[in-house]
Amino acid sequence: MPRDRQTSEKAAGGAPAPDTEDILKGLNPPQVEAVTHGEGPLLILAGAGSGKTTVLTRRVAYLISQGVHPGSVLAITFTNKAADELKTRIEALLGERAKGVWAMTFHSACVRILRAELPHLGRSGGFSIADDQDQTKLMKQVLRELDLSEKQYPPGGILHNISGAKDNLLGPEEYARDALTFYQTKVAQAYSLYQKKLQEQDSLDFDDLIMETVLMLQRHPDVLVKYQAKLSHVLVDEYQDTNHAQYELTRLLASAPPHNIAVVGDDDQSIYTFRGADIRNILEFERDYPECHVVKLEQNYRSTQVILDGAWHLVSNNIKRKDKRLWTAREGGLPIAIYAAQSGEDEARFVAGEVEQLVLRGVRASSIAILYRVNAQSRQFEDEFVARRLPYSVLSGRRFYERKHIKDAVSYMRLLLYPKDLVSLDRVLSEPSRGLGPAAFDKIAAHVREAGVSVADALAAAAYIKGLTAPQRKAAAEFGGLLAEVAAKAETQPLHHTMNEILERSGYLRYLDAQDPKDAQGRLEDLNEFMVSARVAHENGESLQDFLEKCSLASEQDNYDEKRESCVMGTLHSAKGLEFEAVFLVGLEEGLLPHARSVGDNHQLEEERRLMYVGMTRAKRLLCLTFSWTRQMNLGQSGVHVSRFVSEIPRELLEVRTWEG
DNA sequence: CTGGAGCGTCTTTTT
DNA sequence: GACGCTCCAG
Repeated sequence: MPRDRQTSEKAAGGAPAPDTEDILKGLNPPQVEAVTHGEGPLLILAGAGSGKTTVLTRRVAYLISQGVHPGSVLAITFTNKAADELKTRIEALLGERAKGVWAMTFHSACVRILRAELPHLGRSGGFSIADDQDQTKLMKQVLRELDLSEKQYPPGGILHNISGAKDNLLGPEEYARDALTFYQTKVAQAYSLYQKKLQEQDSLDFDDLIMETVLMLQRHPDVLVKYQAKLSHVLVDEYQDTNHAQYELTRLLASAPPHNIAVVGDDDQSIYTFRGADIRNILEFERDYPECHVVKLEQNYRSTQVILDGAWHLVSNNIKRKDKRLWTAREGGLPIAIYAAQSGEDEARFVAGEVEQLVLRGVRASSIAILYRVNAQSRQFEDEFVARRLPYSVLSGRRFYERKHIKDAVSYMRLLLYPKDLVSLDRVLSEPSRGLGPAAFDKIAAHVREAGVSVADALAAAAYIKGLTAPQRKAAAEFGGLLAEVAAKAETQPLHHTMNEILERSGYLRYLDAQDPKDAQGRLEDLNEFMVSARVAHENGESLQDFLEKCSLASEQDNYDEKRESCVMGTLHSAKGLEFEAVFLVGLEEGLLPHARSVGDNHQLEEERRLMYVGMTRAKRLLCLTFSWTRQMNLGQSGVHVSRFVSEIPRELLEVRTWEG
């Protein structure tokens, strides 16, 4: 979207009630049409860089200026960062009057609804959220109990199937009923036991958050009516990436006439079918709502014509797409650069050198991005950047929370809030070692499940748990006492004090400190950073629950801060919705992009192509493609081929670069 | 039964 | 190159 518009919004501050003219300032005719559309369903087909965030922002502002209550607007985005940006920009337009808009992700919205409504339905609203590591841990337990080998039934594969079932709103019974193959019947068994285990510890996984919300709305018409009335205007960003459950959720909320649902999407940017995203949702919106109004945004405000042409030629090779072509008023542009490297290291050297040059020429480092297919590719670029002392930041908020010591710290905190969180107990019971190993854990866990008591209570009553030795009983009681004591203080004490106290008194900090110094230093630094974020959360008035929720639902982009002057590295998926002056698309090789696991299946191959399309269209002015003739794979060097996608871009748009750049 | 040392094993993409 | 898992001593 045009820069001047963004800045004028940001500069507006807490403007008083703006009139329609302000809200429509600088918009082109189709954008105005989308923003001012009245009651009823609206489909906005918005190409890359066509200003869809601006349209979404202005539409929310427009609705509120027309008298819609801010608390009645639900604007669903894909990432927390996008939600924050939406909120900030709406506030810039409307000031105080924007307070109360529901701008959040599907998952956050569902957590909010579930926490508010489950208690009225006789269920717990204090559930914990299981992330993928927790899920894997649980699934391994399930497989052990069902006597299925992990070799034959990889936990990840089973979980993928279960996730797919939940995305389609199929519970364990429905899945079992539909199971045809032998494998599926095994998955069905695992699914059923897995759900039982989740329930036992009062936990929901990511997919449950959506599915449970939908089921609740389906089963309790009174709740549905309440939310239909409350959230009278629903807007969905990145609609092409919604799965069936998410589709059903928005459909339910908007099922009362006049169906005030506005969705924004682009079928060419659908890159999440592996997660159940169904491109048909956007292609069939018109069928679901025959009366819907359709607006197409085809003017691109981001990239040069050369970049758009290259991207269009590429994506045109997809058969399953709506025909359309972006255009821009900015003609021409520099050719798309392409560099053939000798090796992965050479590729990293070249890119780092180019980045240095660009920065010298005045391009802000934070507006330069290196995008790749798989996370593992970041390493060689990181190494090169470190060697050259170039600042960079990796788009992977999740990675931070996935580090073992951070997960441990989170688990300690979770034990203070979620009384039955056995997965967390499992993590921390022997970190540091206190004489309680896996066998002791099993006994304690069994007691929690059978007696229905909390973890802290079970530990405190360790004397009654069969099979524990005297020293173990003592250690368990001590640990239980500590948990209970800190949990009680946590209610009044600042978050970061609680964190420090539990990590200190449990011996975790000392335990980390005693590790190999070269590991310990980084880990303690991470923990320090984590405690700072707890302090910030406390200062923002967040509760322990808010904080832990944020940790669970944090996403890749959340730690991307444009103000930090560092070059951005991230996967193509994580670059969704972002834009940069210069983009380096690296590792364009057969096997990487398209990924080896996608070749052979036309649908997956088309998705890989869209992924490349998304990457290319992130670039405003400079786009550079690189690949290497050899690459260090698992073991040993291997020769590779240039990605087929490169040859789908017309030669005349490309400029070949050699070693010296 | 716990806890440390060493060995194979993977690495698509994510809320 | 990080991690989980197995094996073995205490």
